[in-house]
Amino acid sequence: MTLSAAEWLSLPPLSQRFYAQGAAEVAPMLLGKALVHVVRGQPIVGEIVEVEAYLGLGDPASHTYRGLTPRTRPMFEAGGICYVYLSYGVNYCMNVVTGRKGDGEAVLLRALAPLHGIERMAKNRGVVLDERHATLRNVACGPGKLTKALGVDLRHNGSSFRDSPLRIVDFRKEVSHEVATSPRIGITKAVDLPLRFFVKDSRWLSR
DNA sequence: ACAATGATTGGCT
DNA sequence: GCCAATCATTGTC
Repeated sequence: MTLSAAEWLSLPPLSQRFYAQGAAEVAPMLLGKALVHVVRGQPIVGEIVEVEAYLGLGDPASHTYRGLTPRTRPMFEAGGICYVYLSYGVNYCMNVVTGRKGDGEAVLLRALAPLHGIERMAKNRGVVLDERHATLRNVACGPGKLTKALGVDLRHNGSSFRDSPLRIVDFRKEVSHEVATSPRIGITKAVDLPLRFFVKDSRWLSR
């Protein structure tokens, strides 16, 4: 499936209602959707293939487990906005906030399949594309990599996914992939909950 | 005020 | 496979 820049820009954002559901419901439904970042009028686009749900109070792995802090304020807002944080002092990770105001739930975006603006993504990441595009696999296959590929950072913290420059759109007529689940990656608490969701057999996963 | 921690990545063995 | 980088946030004293 290949769309022009104008076509990517014309797709409507997902509804507020979609984002108002719980993170564990929204997470698998984000698979197969497209994340679009418009930079200087040009869309950079990737298909979401791997996510993790982080719940509110009751999920010790979630940033919101200990309640509202300055950093986690966006996660406690109503769903449909972006929560960005600095990971290990090195990488930015982006989340889709879900639920109602006060819930404190979000979905971490972990991997994208590059769809449009591929050269821009590779340049942002410092990846040299070979003719066969074999190195393309490495462009957005991790939470820190995908933010760098799309040019997302703290400026986007708290911004809406329902209008430019960041949005999530549906671009498929019908869902054709299978969803698989596993425990979440890189956490030390609540390690057994199956809250990682990914497109089965995708070549674009973080692992 | 201070020390520990971490939803990761890239480089090197 | 192992490990250093790097720093904002958070908990503790």
